[in-house]
Amino acid sequence: MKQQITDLLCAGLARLTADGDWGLDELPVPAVERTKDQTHGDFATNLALVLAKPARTRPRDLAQRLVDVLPDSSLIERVEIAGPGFINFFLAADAYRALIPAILTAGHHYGRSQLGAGRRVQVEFVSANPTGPLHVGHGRGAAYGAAVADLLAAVGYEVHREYYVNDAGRQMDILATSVWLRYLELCGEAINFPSNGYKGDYVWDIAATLHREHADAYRVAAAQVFAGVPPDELPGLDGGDKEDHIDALIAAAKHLLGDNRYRYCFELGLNTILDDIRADLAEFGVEYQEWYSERSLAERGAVNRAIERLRESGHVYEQGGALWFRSTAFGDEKDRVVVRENGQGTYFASDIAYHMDKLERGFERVIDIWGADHHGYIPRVKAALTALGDDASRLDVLLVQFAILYRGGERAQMSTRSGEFVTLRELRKEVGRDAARFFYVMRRCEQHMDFDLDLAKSQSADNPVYYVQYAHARVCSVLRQAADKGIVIDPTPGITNLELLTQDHEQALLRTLARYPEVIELAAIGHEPHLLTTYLRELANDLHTYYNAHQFLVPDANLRDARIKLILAVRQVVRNGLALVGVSAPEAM
RNA sequence: GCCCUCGUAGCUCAGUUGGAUAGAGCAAUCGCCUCCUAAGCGAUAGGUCGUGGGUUCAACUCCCGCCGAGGGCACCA
Repeated sequence: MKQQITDLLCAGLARLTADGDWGLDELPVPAVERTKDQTHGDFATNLALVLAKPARTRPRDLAQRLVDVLPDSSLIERVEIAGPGFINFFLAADAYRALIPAILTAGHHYGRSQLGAGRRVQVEFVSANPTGPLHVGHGRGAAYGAAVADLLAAVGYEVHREYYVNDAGRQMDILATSVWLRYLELCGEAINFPSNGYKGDYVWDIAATLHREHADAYRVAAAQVFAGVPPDELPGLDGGDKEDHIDALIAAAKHLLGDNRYRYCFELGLNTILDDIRADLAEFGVEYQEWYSERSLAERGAVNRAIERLRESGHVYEQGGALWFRSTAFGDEKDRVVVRENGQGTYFASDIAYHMDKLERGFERVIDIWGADHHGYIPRVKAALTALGDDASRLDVLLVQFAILYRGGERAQMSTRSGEFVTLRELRKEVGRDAARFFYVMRRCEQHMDFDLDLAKSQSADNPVYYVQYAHARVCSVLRQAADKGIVIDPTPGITNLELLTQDHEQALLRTLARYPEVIELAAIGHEPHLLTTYLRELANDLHTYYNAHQFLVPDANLRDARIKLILAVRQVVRNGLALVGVSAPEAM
């Protein structure tokens, strides 16, 4: 609809240009918008206001000239000039009614488009370190990332969803060592567990598996493990350095276990946790096309290749035994180390290689969804891509702010290390998948979010998830009632009888239904799924209002048929919209 | 100190990228089931859009300065 009006305006502009006395070199694409107020019609354009100055005329005069030459269209009932020079379009009622058969015919395709034209987009999200279960902060990234990906797919992009698995590096060594130490405790060794180790119960579980499968085969006397290890940092006391302590323990584990047995602890920890994360996300309705291993990057030589490319283009230098990337040349605030003094590549080096690899895989756009605490990381990654000669603007980084959980007015703590966190799994168990998915995307991603557990759980009108789902169930319920009364519903999409839909509530509903494809497009292109949840609430409200004002199963068969067709269309759109945010559409509640 | 994000009704948040009289939901008050699910609907009330300037036909929206909240500034990941 919006496009058709834009086309009409373009045609009008062309005619004015043909008439001469215009004084404009190029014609703008008219901005057509939905009106906020129904008294201003359905669509409006500010075209005359924008053009008045360059055309050296008064806005209202220009608007009148434009309206005079506008081509006729069955879509439009009338056109009005209002205010300082807005042109308001009032759509013909039939144009709206025609929407019903269009929606019913399109079914789950209604709202989808080919805007993306099959262009390939990668969306990388969650990518939490496999050092523990996902917590509620990851949950927001998961729900948001999945919704962004699904929205992009809905408007015709070919979307590749990816999880970057940080299966290399020090954090993983800390996990492996934590598992081993817990195992030693199970063997009966007296261990002072390091303050920097992973203390969650899941580490005990993994250690128990190790103990069950290998009995004492990995056992080493505690005294031997801690021999020569610098003291740990102790709360309240002036002990040693906790980082030095854990690093020495990692070295001891590698040395005392030897390569094979250490590797086994490492892999056991990694695989157990990764399996848990995969299952967790799958149960959350989040699927990936690829789980991309950080370790595989180094094994394939991608990291070295990236560093070589930087070296060849003269963007790295050595200092203090380390290799530095001159990111300041590309707007970063300081240069960054890529190879440490000890010869190990940094996490950043892997990330350069990873992003290089993403672009090499031919994605037209690459979207990273990160926690807001990583925002300082954006300039250096973009700097690296630019230095490699790639187009850094192909990368979009979307930052997701933290979700703060409230239960009974109290803040819930979360920290992977302490073990006192609320996991995504616990959240799903408590409020259910539907509420969690919906709540997570109700807010703009850069908005700090208060996640009210009590509200998400409540099965009441306060809860927006139930409100929207109820609209769907309500339509289903009406159909069940019809069946009980022996009313046969005409299976065709129906273009007859629709002229009987003359009520204000019906017009309002049609108007909202017509907006759906526009909402999907805006939400997809702007990466703003909250526009969709807001829309769904409005649509549900229109349906509930209509339900309260008018009986659907009326004796007049023609009117009844028309009304049923309308609510079937509403049901279809609610279903389509909920699917895009990963929420079910129940038949009954 | 520098950088990023945010500041809109008592609370939680929208605001279609600069448009017309700033909107929802909770909470408050008052109504609506002999009727397709009251998990619903209607009405009332609630605002100096943090603040001070600037840009223009037009600013919640863009620019600058303050104030406040959160986060980031590693040879960690």
